[in-house]
Amino acid sequence: MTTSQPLVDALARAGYRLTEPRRVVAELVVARSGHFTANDLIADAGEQDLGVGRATIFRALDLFTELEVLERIDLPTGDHAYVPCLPQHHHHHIVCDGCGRVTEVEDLGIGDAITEIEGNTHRLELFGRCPRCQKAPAE
Amino acid sequence: MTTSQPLVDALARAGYRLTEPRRVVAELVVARSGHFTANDLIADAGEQDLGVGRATIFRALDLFTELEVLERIDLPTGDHAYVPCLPQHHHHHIVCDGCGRVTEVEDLGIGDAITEIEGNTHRLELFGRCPRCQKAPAE
DNA sequence: ATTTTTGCAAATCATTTGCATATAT
DNA sequence: ATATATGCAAATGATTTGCAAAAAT
Repeated sequence: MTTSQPLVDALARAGYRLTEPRRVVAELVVARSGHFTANDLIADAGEQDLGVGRATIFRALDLFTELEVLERIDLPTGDHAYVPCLPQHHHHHIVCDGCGRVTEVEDLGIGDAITEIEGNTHRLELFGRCPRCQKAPAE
Repeated sequence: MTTSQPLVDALARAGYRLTEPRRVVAELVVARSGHFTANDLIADAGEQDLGVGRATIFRALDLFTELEVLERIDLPTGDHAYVPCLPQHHHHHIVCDGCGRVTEVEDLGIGDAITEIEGNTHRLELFGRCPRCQKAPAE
């Protein structure tokens, strides 16, 4: 409720209306504390009987992405996932092929390599396998 | 007709049947000499009145991807594109955000950085902006 | 008051599947 | 002959859109 501030703030800052459905989506995002798909949220909203429509969820996610408080990631499966992120801090995520967990690139000690690539590119999507999944070679 | 050999060969090598529709798809892939989507090929096939069904094209693309003579790339738009590639040679592609053209990463002189990352990851998708599009900041 | 946002249901679009027929081996 | 592959049309699944009603400014 209070942790969804950054998302909600972004709306306010950009002059968008602060509506109940948008608050709800912000809550759901925070509750997931990690990556998720639009459908995950739609399911969450449905289960909890929050009266938020499919379309509204998609629209809110688009909006948050535009405001750079969410980042959209294209999973190798073709699914689209979203990750919450701080807009001010330049960074990249790496998505685990095994479990889908998202890590920041700096945490892996490969930040310099990324920076070098960044000199040449705008956008990176990284997929790997997190320590947990490297042990248990799940698929 | 002769340049589609690598694709067709891969089928033979792996023991798949050498069918007309698969030959046609191989031709279409080669004719594109670059990245393309499934729908591009479906359109191509339709225009040229080759009697190849949608489903068959998807199936052939899947097959070629499995055989590693094609690589499937997830564009930032969410579209899926395919790029022909030589299976033996370990590499990555970089997709231009502007025009969609695909370049091999070595060509950009950032191969070392990639290699470093590779130590930690399985799969990379890179998006950037090719020289042509850097000049003309198209969207 | 006015403009933005919503929710719904219908529309779209890519991709997949079932199944009877055709083809490669 | 027999197993594999095809084509069609129908199914699926994610995302988008039109539009009248509701909520935020």
